[in-house]
Amino acid sequence: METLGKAPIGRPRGFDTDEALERAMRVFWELGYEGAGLTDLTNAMGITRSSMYAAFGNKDDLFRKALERYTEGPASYAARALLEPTARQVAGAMLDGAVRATTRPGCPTGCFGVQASLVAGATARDARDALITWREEAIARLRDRFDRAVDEGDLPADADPTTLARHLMALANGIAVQAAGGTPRDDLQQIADAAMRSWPPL
Amino acid sequence: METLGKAPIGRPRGFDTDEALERAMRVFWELGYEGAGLTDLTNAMGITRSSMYAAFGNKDDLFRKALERYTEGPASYAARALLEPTARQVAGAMLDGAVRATTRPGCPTGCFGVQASLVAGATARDARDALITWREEAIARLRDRFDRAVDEGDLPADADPTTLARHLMALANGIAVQAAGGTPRDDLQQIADAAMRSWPPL
DNA sequence: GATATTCAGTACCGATCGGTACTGAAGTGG
DNA sequence: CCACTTCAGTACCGATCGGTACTGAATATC
Repeated sequence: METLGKAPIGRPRGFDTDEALERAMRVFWELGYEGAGLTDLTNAMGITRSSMYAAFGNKDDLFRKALERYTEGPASYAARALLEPTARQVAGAMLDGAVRATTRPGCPTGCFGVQASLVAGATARDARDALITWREEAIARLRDRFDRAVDEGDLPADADPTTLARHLMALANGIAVQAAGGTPRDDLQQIADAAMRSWPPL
Repeated sequence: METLGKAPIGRPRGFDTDEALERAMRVFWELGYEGAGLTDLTNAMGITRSSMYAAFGNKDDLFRKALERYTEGPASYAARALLEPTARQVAGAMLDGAVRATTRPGCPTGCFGVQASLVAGATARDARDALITWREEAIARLRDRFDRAVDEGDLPADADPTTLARHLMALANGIAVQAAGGTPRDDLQQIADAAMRSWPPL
């Protein structure tokens, strides 16, 4: 809504919503949807429950906002990778990006989109489904990019863009699982480099 | 203890512990450690809480027994794969096994060892660590097998068994993530087949 | 200065969590 | 048949879950 030239009425927020959301994102990333309680979240965000509800909505709303922030922040390498000039460079950027994003210093290890709700009990079903959609949409975008590479002759005409996309995402997700388990970045980079030595798997 | 020729004293159990453990394994596999409450578990097992505690111990104990059952059941393809005569056949058996085990009809999708506790809040930390150990030990066994393959000349002398093992496990874990998201078996098999077309990634 | 709006804090809610105590049931052995 | 052992069922425990109602605080506007 338009507030140009006018201060908003009412008591101003006493915290930085951007910073609070960053903290919430990291809590979900590290503990998962079910592992993160409201106390974990509000302690990390530095606000009270009622402030959290007023600013972000309920736990599920907050989770989705955190996922969006993750997409635009730590996982933004994926959107950028799609802009690489060749399919091979797209693949390399995806894997190198996965290695870096899953082992950022000062951040949780692994990938929010893989681990924050891979399976779920009844109360976290929506969160899990949101992550499934998030991963499937990433695969679809990769597939579309590889479709274009076939059209442009950058990939052979008989290459299967869906399988190439799924294969690449399997590697990226597998890297994320090992990162979540504590595997060091150098070891993960060896996986990415080995995969690239024989890419594309035709 | 020795009870040959003698009936055990005390009231006999009124349920099949083997069947109950099978049911518990599937609940943890589908819902995860944190997503599975005692009510979910006891309803699926068909017994009361006190029977569950008497027969299996607490939730954490039950989880470990379920993981062991998973290792010897649905995930037993991994131990068998190691017995294949060549490294390439080991790799193929691992990936084919992962595709099958993560999409068994009538069973949850995905892999218990990846998804039942990939990340965790404070109360599930031990369960998550148990799964990290389980996955790392699987990688170590693969690495040892590939070490032997190098020694036997089945893999080139300059091949890196650790990277080959991690790369293969990344693919298997990535397949499990996609299976957990609902990807059909045929699509996953395409990933495995594509990976094998350029295996080993030297 | 009063009113209105929005935010922060606290106490509290009903429900569910993992787990246990106690009582009764079902068996064996003497 | 009684004593002992082990199991099953029920009620209950303290703690924590996600969430809210109410009150006071901090602002802007008139």
